[in-house]
Amino acid sequence: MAGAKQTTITDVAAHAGVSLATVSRVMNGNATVDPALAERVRASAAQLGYSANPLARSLVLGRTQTISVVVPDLANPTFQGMLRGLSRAAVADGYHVLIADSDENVDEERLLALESRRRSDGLILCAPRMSDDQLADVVADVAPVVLVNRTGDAPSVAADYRTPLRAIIDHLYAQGHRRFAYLAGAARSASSGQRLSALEDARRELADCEIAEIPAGVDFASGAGALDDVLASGATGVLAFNDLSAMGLLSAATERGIPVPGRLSIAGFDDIPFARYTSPALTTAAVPMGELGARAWSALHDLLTGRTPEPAVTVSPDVIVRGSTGAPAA
Amino acid sequence: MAGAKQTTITDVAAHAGVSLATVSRVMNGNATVDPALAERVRASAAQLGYSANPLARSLVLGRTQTISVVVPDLANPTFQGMLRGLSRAAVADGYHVLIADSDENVDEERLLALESRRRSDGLILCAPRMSDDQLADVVADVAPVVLVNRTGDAPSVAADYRTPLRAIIDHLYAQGHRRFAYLAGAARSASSGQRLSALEDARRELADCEIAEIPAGVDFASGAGALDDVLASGATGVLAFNDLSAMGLLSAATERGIPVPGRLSIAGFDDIPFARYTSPALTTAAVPMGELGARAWSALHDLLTGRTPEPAVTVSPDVIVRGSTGAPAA
DNA sequence: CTGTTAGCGCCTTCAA
DNA sequence: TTGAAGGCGCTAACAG
Repeated sequence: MAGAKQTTITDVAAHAGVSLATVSRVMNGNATVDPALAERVRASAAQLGYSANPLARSLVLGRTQTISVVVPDLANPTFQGMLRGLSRAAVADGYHVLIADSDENVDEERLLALESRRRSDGLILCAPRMSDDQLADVVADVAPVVLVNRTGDAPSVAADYRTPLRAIIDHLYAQGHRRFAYLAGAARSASSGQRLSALEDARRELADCEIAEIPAGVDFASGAGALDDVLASGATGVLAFNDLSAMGLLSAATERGIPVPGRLSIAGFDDIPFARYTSPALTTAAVPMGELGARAWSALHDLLTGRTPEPAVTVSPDVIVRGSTGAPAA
Repeated sequence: MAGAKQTTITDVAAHAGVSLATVSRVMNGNATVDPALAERVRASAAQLGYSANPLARSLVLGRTQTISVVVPDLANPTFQGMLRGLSRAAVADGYHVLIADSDENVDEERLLALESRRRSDGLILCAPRMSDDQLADVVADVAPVVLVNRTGDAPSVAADYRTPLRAIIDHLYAQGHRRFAYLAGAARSASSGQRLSALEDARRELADCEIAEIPAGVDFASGAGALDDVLASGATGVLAFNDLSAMGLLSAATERGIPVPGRLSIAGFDDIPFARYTSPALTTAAVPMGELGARAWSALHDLLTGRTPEPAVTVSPDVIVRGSTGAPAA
């Protein structure tokens, strides 16, 4: 069957003994067709296994029922849940999804955005790496467009890193912790700024607490390497930049015979799959990436259907309390 | 600029003072155009920022320069690297990629395959969940098509789970191990069958060794729960179904004070990101998913360009030796 | 209610 | 070497 030519609307019209227009009307649910005729057309269509050529429809209708998503790296776990949430939401609304992986390359990113936009009705730019100026240009050229985890001259959907970090602090505070250490990660990222801002707030609002910032990295080794500084700071509650860093610290503490959470409560960030398996299991916060993707689609869908989306929606991570945090030793 | 109508070939023709046909010829690199004229056309096109409407081209040329990929779950790490490898390879050849997530749903899978195929030139079906009969039908309808991690009436690309498991056995054997335990996982999967086949081979070819099969699951807890059985079997080398299971066993062993790799060498499978951070770090095997994806594209590309791809290519995982395996205690 | 006609934007014979 | 004309398959006025 591979080489069988697709049946066209002309075939159906001939088979049913009507004009192309009538077939078109029936296929598009136009009510102004004699029921009997309509039934005959449907029967012919079914018999011939006909369904309209989407390309031809796209050309005449000026819409493709397809959207494009540009991501910096398809293998980055951050984008995967997002893509799934996005894809499923879009499919539920009858849209198809074109993806493009920019390989973290700024030029490629711009090109892919422009090019894939022409094959679709709208674009979702995921954490674009390009400069603000470039972004402004591209956004103007590819509208309608929605930005994910970046702001610009278009509706945006972003994860909120501030609220959950603050929630973790509050959780520890409620358990009696007063001295905290924050293992700082990538300093220049936007999410890092949000975390620092949460720290500021906490310092202001929780007057009797103290939060030390300890420069560390984003991986296991840097978490482990921060143990001495953490202990020296006198902190009982530790907020790591991410789970890997938290696990490094946890591992180093365990090796040193330091009870967790007895002497040190440790919280991570991300909820990577292994977080539940450390001993004790890691308290952390998880960005609901699927929801982020679904929201991005929702915003684009609004744009596509003439509605006005929220200009900037924010998705808040859930704090997942596990065994690595608890009351400090009396 | 958002609402600016795209410039068409007619605009360029008018601007350059030539016919549509000439513009078309120039844009497609047809050499039979007067160089001076061609230059004028190119200048006009550049000035107007023209590039041909891909939809219109698709309609008349009968090809979209797009392929579709159907996966059961976009958030499954197994498919992510594959998708990236695939996407990058396809983009390098000037193709676009349409994705569809079937949500592990068989009916959806069939529908998505059929529907997305009509918007593209070929299809990659990734680990389809449908029955052999259904698959045969679908494959016939959507050709050209390439199968990933499944065989059928189309070229296929699959990971080889047999060779690497055997390689791990050989690695342990070379270190002096003679008694092995295999923590069996999902019994019904194809990859499980390949693993068992590797065990058979090893039993036959390594006459002085013994391999016990211990039923376990695919997660951390089942690995941990298998410790007693492993010890009872007298094995010194353990082959876990996957990394999670291996980590569970490793964790339980450590808690029990059983030296790894001194008393027990443990190897996992998959090389999940955390595998390098256990203590000791986990020996494991990693399927190069990116390569798998690139190979799948290559096969489809062959089909698309009239070449004949290898009917069944196999990609072999690399064994990564870390600290969790070593010589057995003398 | 139904058929005829004119495009959507592009490529490609066919003449000139 | 160039232009005019006819589709690709479909939808949407416009008549009848």
